[in-house]
Amino acid sequence: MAIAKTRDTCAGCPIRHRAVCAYCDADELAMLERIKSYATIAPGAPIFFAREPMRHVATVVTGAAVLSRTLEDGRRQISGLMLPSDFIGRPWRDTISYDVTALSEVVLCRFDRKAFETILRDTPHVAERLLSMTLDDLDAARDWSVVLGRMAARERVSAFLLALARRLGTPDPKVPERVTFDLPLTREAIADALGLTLETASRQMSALRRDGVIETEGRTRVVVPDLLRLQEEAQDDDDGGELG
Amino acid sequence: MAIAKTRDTCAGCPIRHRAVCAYCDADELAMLERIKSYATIAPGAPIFFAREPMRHVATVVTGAAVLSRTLEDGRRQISGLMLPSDFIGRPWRDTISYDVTALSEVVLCRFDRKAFETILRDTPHVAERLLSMTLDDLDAARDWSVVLGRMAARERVSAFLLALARRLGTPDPKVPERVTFDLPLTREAIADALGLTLETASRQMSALRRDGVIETEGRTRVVVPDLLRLQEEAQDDDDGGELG
DNA sequence: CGGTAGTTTGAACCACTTCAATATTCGTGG
DNA sequence: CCACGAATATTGAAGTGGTTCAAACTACCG
Repeated sequence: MAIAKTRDTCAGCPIRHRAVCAYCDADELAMLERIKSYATIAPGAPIFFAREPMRHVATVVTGAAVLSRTLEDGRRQISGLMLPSDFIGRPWRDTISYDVTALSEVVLCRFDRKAFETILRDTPHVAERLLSMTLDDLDAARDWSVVLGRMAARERVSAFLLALARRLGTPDPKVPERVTFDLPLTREAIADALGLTLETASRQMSALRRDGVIETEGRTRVVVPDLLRLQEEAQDDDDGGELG
Repeated sequence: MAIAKTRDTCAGCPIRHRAVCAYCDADELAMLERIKSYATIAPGAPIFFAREPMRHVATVVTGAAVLSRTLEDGRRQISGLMLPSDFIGRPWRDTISYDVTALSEVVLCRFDRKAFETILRDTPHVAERLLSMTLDDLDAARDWSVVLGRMAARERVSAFLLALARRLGTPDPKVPERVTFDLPLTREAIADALGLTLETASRQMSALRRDGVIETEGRTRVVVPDLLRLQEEAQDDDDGGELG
């Protein structure tokens, strides 16, 4: 397959310059190339389970996945959305405390965890890039706590849509503040990410649609006619990129 | 001063084996020793401000501080509690997105940020330790999202007290499941950490006291007669150490 | 001891949840 | 290509946990 072929070489990888390998030179890339392997996960399928031994760490190449924790009584919280170039796993630890589940079909670039730990020790460029990414993720997770702890339902939904618009949105060629994207999550998953019920999440999406903050097509397509307006709804003052 | 004297040498540092320098050998420690400086922050005083240039990174040596974000209308969320050995700052970035404020008198072991970035490049043991700590902090922040997103007020307060008991608690020499600690935060700050109002936080503390889950002395002293009981209240199944 | 910041408690209110019914989307097979 | 059906989403109405507003209390510092 042509597509699989180009994926097999790091040089042609679509996330080459954003993933954990971003800082690598040709030699280092060759070293990673030797130990990497690809895996394709079906939509809805588990990638890792909390508390179960983790043989691999991985980078999302295409698709979307979520990190989630579920309490014994079934309450679920999604604590992170993993998109292309995001890193999944915990070097130097056997387990993680959350489940990782594919939302769409996900292609992973995987490394055996032990082998990756060796790479981290021997390849400063990989270690430095992973540290930088992890610091960013930590800042994003902390920024997100204000959404979960302090924002009203409408603000939460707005903040979530804004974060997705920033990462997934395609600007209108004629009107750059107008962006379009496809929601990779169901209403239930959105609710689980925002600490709301699915009914409240749905109602707030409807309210935002009524008020002209968003337009929707089908279940998944979202158009944001004016990003600035959505930013105001989300109480977002800065111009950076957030999302846990 | 005798105390200042012992603080000046890394060898006698109380957090030598838990901080970012934990993996360092004598040579590396000497290098850090050359660029470090101590700072003492008064209770309530700011350590860093969001969006303002950060000249330093630092490790908390003694005392407690919080990371917080405040929305324009005054709503505040505390996204992290910094205790001795915790690392504050963002290498390779000029600003952070949250305020850092001392709760008690805080002693910091500071490094000029640029100098620390050089250390990170030249001293794999420091980089590796910081990566490991940051990965732990990220897991803790993600674990904490289930508290903010899905837990009821009583569970939130319980989870918070449990996290503090684990990090700050002194076990009773005769009854190890009985632990005592001093709250480094006011009720208002507890509420800001948990996404509640101070009234609700206070009411839940009172309820836990009435139900015998905790005992209190004065404003700050908390006794947990049975950690297991508190764990149940906090919906906590595992035995690890959490807290954002 | 007196003053004040911090805490506790009370009562009314409201945003979100819960429970329930209807509607839409979209894949599949006729 | 359309009709069917299951999954997903929307909307409605009543209930409730946490907030808000208000007042009293208490710990701790000088």
